[in-house]
Amino acid sequence: MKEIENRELLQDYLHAHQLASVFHEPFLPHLSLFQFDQGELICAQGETACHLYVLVKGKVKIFTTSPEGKTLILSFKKPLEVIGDIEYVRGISYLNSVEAASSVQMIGIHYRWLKKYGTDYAPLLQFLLQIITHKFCVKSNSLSINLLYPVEVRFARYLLSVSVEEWNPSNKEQISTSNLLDAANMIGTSYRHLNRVIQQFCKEGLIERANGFLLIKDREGLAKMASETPNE
Amino acid sequence: MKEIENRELLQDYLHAHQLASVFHEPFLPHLSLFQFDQGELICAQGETACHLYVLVKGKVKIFTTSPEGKTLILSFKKPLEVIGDIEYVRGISYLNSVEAASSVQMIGIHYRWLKKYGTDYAPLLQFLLQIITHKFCVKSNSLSINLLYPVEVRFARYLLSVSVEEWNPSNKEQISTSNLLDAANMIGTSYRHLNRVIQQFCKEGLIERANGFLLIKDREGLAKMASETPNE
DNA sequence: AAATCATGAGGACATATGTCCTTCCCTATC
DNA sequence: GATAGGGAAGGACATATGTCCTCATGATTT
Repeated sequence: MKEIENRELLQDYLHAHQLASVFHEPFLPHLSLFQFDQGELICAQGETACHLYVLVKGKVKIFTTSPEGKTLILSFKKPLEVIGDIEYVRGISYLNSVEAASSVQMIGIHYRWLKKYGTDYAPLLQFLLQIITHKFCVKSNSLSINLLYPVEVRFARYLLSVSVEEWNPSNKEQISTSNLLDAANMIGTSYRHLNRVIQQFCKEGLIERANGFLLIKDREGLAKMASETPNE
Repeated sequence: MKEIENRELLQDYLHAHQLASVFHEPFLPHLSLFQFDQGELICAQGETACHLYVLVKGKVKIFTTSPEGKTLILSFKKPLEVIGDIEYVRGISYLNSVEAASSVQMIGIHYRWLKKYGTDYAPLLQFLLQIITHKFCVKSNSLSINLLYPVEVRFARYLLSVSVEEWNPSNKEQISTSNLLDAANMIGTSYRHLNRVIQQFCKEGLIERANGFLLIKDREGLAKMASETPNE
């Protein structure tokens, strides 16, 4: 982590994400812009939380580790996203670990200033409510899907979501298999089983596997599997 | 549902739960106290949400229904709990259905008054933040546990939680089996499989099954299974 | 009392998923 | 070019879980 001393860039980010009204004048002197390298740990589960971070550039991976050491990836997040919001409101230590999945820039502010200038400042509170309720909806949805549907369906959803995200002119519809372990942890299954499902998808002509990449062949087929009942 | 026209009782509830500062003066004329009978539907998934409810007495069951008609019970809630908070903040229709699991009393207020008198009222916003972040933590925990642990562990946790709740002098440690289907839906498994796990627990001497009730024999054993790795 | 019905428990089998280990291919190093 | 090392893919087997159906039991009706 290093701090980027560039107030203009910081201001640009604030405006780009309509945060100017959320972080009003008293906050400004206490906002910092941080840079994290890919793979760097941004915060660790269980650690005392003291900064609220706003992700403004790059991608982060959010994961939790069970007492036995199993890793469960909860999500990948892109801007605009906030880290440490729940922890701030509840005054608890970090619930999950966050790692930079690419080079990442975040705006950070110490809880002490949030408390001092933000406790009664409605725009900030409203902003937090929006962010947190959104997180809640995503998580709620994720819980229901994981309990109601088999790995097959969950993986179809995963493929659709990452293929849109990774979409760019050079590698249309390609997904690197180097992330398969991540994918498995994300949908709460084992690497082995994920491979089985991939094999099955290949047989059904939904995807193709080629030297380190997955290629989506039948987006509609995946969408159908993802949204409909497993049996039809 | 019927309205209870008793301002004093309403005030009592507000004070009992330290809500007097949350629902300040402009709200008061628009607060109503409602009563729901056991089994009555309080709100239905997908329905347009227009009231915020505060559960002040009784127990409610929160559940979701998948497009295929499968039911997943998300939780049972007791006071103090709020229904329709997320929906209010996001302006969306009800995410889940809520049913009265006992005779229930709730304070209700129409969104229009919340908007009119609450959008900039920090105590209300802070209250919502507290409630919602708490919900988030519970759900987050629940998601992790469901993805990381088998039914065995989840059911042990379920038993411990309901046995504490239902604890009362007459039926110590007894759990009616009439709720087994609910229990199965709650931990995201089938009734059949739950029965298998119950059988296994009986063999291991953790619980006993007798004419319509489950009896907890070895609370420590359950606690151990619930909190430790499945293999030790 | 016989017949019927509702409900809870459990058997049989299929499928989903986890664990461990082997195989294969690529690459770095000598 | 030979060899060792590492990672990815897949085989074999065990376990977890779902679905469908049967059976027993007690309540309700005739």
